[in-house]
Amino acid sequence: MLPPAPQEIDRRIYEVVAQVPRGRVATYGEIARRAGLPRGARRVGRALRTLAGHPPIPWHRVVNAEGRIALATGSDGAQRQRRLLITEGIAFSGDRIDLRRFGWDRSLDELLWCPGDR
DNA sequence: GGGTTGACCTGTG
DNA sequence: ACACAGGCCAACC
Repeated sequence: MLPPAPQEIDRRIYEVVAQVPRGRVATYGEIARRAGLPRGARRVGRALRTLAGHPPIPWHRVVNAEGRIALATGSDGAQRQRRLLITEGIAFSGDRIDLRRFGWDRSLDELLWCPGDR
């Protein structure tokens, strides 16, 4: 197989981002994995930056692996993102989102930790 | 052509 | 909690 053209890669990234459900967030790495780019987290960031928030793509549902907004603290973009997420019912503890509660793919902690469940 | 820079991640100490 | 290293790779000096 020929490697997909950069354009095609971006398209797949947008497709995956569009699938993140309302009220949930996904990490850059997660988006990359689902788009077929195992270590392409950085690529996802570029794709979203290029997007500049315009198309009907829920870019705000993508945060970094710590559950923090990746944009510079206090920047317009960061504030806009935070507001959008809160509007969707996502809660911040300080500047972080608890990915065990709001993460799209919560399998890891869920499977390994299993608090009082069963 | 090379060096640096990111809306990043994972592992190690 | 912090620092550092290695990986990643298109875009930009």
